[in-house]
Amino acid sequence: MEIPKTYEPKDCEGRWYPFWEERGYFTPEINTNEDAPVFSIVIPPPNVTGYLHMGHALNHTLQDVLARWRRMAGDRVLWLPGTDHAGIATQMVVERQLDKEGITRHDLGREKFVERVWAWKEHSGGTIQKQMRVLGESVDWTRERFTMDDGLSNAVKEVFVRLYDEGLIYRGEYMVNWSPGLQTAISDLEVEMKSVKGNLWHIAYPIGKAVTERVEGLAEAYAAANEGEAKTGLLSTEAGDFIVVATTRPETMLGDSGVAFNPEDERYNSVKGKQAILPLVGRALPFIQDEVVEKGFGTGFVKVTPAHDPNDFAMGKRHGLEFIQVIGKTAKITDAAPEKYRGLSREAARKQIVAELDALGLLLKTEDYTHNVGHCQRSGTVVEPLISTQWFLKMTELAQPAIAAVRDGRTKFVPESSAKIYFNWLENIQDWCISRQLWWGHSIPAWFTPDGEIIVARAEVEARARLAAQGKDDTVELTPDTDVLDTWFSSQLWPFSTLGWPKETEDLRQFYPTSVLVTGFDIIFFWVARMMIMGLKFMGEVPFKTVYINALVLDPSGQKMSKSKGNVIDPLEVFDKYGTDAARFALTAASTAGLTLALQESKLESARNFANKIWNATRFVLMNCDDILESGEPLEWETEFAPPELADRWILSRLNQVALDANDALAEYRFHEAAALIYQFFWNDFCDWYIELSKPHVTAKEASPQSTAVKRRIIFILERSLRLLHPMMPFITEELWQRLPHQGESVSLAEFPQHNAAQLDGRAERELSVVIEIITKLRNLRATFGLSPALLLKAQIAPADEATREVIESMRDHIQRLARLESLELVETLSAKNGFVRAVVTGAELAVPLIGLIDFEQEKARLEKDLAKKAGELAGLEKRLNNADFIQRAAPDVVEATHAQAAKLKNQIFQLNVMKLTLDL
RNA sequence: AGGCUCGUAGCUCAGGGGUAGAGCACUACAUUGACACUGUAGGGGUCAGCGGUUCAAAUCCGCUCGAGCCUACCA
Repeated sequence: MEIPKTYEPKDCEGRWYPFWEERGYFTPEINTNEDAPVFSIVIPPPNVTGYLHMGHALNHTLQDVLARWRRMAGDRVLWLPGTDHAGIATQMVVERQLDKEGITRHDLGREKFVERVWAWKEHSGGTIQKQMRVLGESVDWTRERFTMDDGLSNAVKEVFVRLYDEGLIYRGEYMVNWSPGLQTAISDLEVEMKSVKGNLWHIAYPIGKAVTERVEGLAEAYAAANEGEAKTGLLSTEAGDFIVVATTRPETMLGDSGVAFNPEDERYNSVKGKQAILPLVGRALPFIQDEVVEKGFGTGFVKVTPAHDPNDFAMGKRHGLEFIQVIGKTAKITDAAPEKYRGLSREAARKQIVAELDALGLLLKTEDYTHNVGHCQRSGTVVEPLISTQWFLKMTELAQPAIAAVRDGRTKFVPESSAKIYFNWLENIQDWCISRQLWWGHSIPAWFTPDGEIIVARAEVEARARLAAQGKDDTVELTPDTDVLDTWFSSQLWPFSTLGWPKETEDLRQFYPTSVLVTGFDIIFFWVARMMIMGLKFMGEVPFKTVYINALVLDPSGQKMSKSKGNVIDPLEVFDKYGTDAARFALTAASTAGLTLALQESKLESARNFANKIWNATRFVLMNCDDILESGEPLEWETEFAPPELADRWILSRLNQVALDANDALAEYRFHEAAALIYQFFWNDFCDWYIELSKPHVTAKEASPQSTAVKRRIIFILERSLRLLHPMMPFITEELWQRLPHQGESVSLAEFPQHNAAQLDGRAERELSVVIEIITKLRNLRATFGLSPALLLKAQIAPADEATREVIESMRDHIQRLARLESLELVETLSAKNGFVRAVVTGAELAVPLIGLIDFEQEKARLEKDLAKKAGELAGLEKRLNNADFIQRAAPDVVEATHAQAAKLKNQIFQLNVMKLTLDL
């Protein structure tokens, strides 16, 4: 059988996904064993507007590795796919479309607009699903969900109503983060703090009487009063008394309704009971005292704007100040401000106010000041804190069980340290503003009566029933609430809403709680914590037993990928260039415990080379084993490896060790370790040694019972290797596995190799390592002296004991061939003749007659170097052994091992010295 | 301002109480019958610095310096 010399991913990647999907391999029902353990994962639903980025590629690859591994290991596996309706993001996509058509959503009206979004979703929303198939993801498409589908919408209503009935959801007027760009309230998590260079303006407010014309000399007086250590915000001048406040947002002064200072700030006792007069407006402001104000910052006086600052809002509540909203929802000055400012933007008002204060002599100082300003994550506009009527979810009480569940280990974070992020947030949690003034999303299940009473219910019918139950008129007109819910309100139900909740479905019974959640650290607050809360609240059980936090993918230079930096790598281009399997393997192999993962070309190249190695190792077998392939019968080790030779016992032992270690590594989410183990086994053990040792028989022109046996064994090991590789590299392994003798219809369903203790063979591993060491040493000598590979050498070996002699004897042909020897003589002691180059390996000494072939000075130098290295090691060991404390306190086995190591080194040093002497003979 | 994480070979990173590993890069040699996306051999690190615990520290603890990330209502 002939196959191409180089692996071409495109030739086979396309064909296998439909094969798997059509045969239903990815549904849990493919596993008919009723006693099979269940393994379930719900995918973090990508935004329906989304396309696959590198973060997904990593996140999805790891989930697929787990799903395929557990499926092959015999579990009933469900990996449930789906997408999120992504309220704001999706609404914006469709609004941009409308914008191109020259209309706005308001032109369409709400109903038509929502229809339009659905239409968009149907036609353009499936990008990510297609890309998931390219990646080979073994998700169960028959159970795909969307956060706005009927089932999930019911779950949302159910949860809302129950939480409301329990008093955990409330509606009220509070200060929220208002996005003027999106025209909606947003949650704290959607606010992005950015460092902005601005100014801190120091402004004088007169006490008692208004300022109507320019006051001279205030700035100088302020500067003079604050020379050196002394600081004060109280100025007494001929023009009267002034206090000084500092602000980064002078435009908000239009809404000031008080001035605050710390109760312990004795500098300002004199102003108690007086009033400041707000410049430009003329409003009288009471002085209040509040702990929040720091004595040491600025002047110690703070202007209080209860309607436009969260702190001031709280102070306003505490002290009964007036709430004057001077900035509106479009970020323009409202009618509550003096007429001349009305309609100005925040920015224009700021400019004008600063200028006017300056003209009045009240602007005392302008400092450069860098501070953090909240920006709307989606629209980028500066968030305006506004008082608005919104729906909120009380979090503190709900958070407690979620904290407890991780503390007591019902849910485990991997890596463990990421739980700190989780605790930190939950322990300082604030109520969550869940309403949004958008059109795309889950409607809030609430209705208003003509009297303005709110009825929360699953449907209008129920709302009327609730009215009737309260003995009220249930025939009144009911107006539905027009707000929608924050997207995360539905996402937080994902682990159970997707399985059918609130119905008690079979899926829910079988797959909840899920086995593991694989996600990024950036949504621990947004999503993970909230799912924990809701899972515990409504299912009474954690939603997942493990949370695996995958790394953040960085660009090759270690920078965070971002559109603005232009360093975003498109995973599809990577799959295209290196092959999907190679990209998947590279990502898996790079998934260490670290928080970040820099995706470098060299890793991808290395993985591509690995795919090619797999291809060619199989190619070698296919090219030489037609006779065996024709029969097509599957191979079992019990029959094939009886009796095994040393190389067979060795490779079986290695295979089993790798199976053991790889299963352990995957069970503990040490992906890189599993990948490295399998890589090394396949390349180093199988290709470099086992195939090389088998070659003479495999390539023998004449078939013989022995060559048949060797070929069958090599095919067996190869077939098991492909199974080990399959979870990480599904396409190439399926392609090749199908060409080998096998049982079953797909490697996807073949058993993942488990270790068999009977095949772990430490003796075989030790014995073959002696052979490997001898061959390597002989090659080393050849390289050191620059001897051509064409030159066949004669060698003597003096084994240290009988057992080693037998091993070497049994492997004599292999050693001769792989070390390119003309003859190999096994002796008791090496000939102490001039012209022999000698070397030591574990368990044997070697000598090669090289007279006339090499420079003996060079050989001496080589021996000196070897001696020096070994002497250094010995010195270290002896220092330890001469230390009485070490002998007394160190573990006995460590002491013993140290003695043994020292003895071995002494012996080797002795031998090396003999060698040096022989050179001089 | 607090918190977290990380400083190990030229690069990217594993490891982790008993004097160090991988991939890539590098050097030499080989070569077209599995594979140049190859083979063979090799060079390269006082594990950031300083102190402490210990018989023993790259590994545990503290401090310093450097890098990154997260949280936060300093006007």
